[in-house]
Amino acid sequence: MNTRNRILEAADELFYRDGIRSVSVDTIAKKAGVTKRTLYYNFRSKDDLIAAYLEARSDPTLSRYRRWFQEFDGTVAERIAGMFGKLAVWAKSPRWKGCGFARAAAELAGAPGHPAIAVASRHKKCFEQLFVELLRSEGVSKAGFVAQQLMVLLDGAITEILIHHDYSYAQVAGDAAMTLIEAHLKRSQALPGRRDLPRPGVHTEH
Amino acid sequence: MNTRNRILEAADELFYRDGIRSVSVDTIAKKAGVTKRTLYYNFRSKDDLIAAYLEARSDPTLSRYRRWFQEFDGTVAERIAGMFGKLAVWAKSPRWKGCGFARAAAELAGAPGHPAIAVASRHKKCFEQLFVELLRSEGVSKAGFVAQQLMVLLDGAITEILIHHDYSYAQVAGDAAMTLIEAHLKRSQALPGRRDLPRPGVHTEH
DNA sequence: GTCTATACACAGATAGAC
DNA sequence: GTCTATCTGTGTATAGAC
Repeated sequence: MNTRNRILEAADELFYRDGIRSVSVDTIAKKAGVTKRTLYYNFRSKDDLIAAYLEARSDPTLSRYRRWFQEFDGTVAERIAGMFGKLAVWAKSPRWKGCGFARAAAELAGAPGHPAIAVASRHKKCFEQLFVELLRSEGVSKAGFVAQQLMVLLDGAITEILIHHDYSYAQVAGDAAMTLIEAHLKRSQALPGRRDLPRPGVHTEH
Repeated sequence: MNTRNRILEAADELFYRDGIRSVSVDTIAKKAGVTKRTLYYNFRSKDDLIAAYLEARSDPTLSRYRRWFQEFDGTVAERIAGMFGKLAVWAKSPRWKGCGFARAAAELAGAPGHPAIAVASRHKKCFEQLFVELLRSEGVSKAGFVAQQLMVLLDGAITEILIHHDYSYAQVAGDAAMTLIEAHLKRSQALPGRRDLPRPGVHTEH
């Protein structure tokens, strides 16, 4: 494995475990088995390394959740609820420390223009798009709207688990996901002609 | 105002704005108009000050949400949806930087025994208990369960808004809250007294 | 590209006077 | 209780050799 990836691997382990501001570049360089000068040859700055750390984390995270979804049979509601059940198990690992993207955004809230925040935002939007596709494949109306709700449930559950170390929040969130998806299935069946109407008031501001 | 409170006020402003690890005790002391030595006379350590900062933040936060709830009429579902609508407005302030408790827990995920995490957990449990009481007062079944779901929605919405700067997540979370509460309403109690009011707060001016 | 060595600022925390 | 002055470790980042 090349030097840059060794550094990234060390950064991933330490940034995720201890938080991005708690970890020094010295520590990362030491763990990667290189000197600080080599680290700064491969990355312009620590901020640059932080953004690269999140960037490298995005695809594996999405793949994991996609795999969890595929491990279940049934309706899309049941399979997404299953995803939340998998999260509950996953979170019990002693290495689990919440969502690296949300935690980075929380730490960097005082640095609005930080490149890592843009990476985190992009990752979450990709995740939301995954939900959109899953929902559309079963004809859920207003898939974009419901996908936003699922993202809220997912990140909310992760936050509560991180604060309380109470894994039941994943289950109640999964239950909520199921209720919400089924509610929109009923609505689309009850009002078949209105499924494509835009919703005023929930329009995004990007 | 006494010295301790002046320090706490400065800490609140800086910790919330920039994050607890980004702010030095020097900066806080300077803002409070005292020397570092005085700060260390009033607080044993920076960790101690962080815990005190969150402790002082808890009651005002709960009061604010309680006040938002009371500003609305209608069913408990509608009033809680109204709370989420208020959050959307509140979050648009340039000083808003998400939930101080969740952000502190995110920053301190690498320091499991930190006293501030216990404070954050206690605060969130108080908040959840507030939801329990509101739900029970209108005969929602499984109030504890639904209150957990509402906490997930609240902290999830805050997380998404912080990451994307997209305030619509408060609205979709409020909508989800309403759907979930109504799904758990005891129909024997809910149907006779149920009014068909418009939903305040979820269609605010955007 | 990777090394040794170091610049320079700032972190948390303390000593001791008054 | 609040001050001035300071200790000690560590932070990000860079210079220049090979």
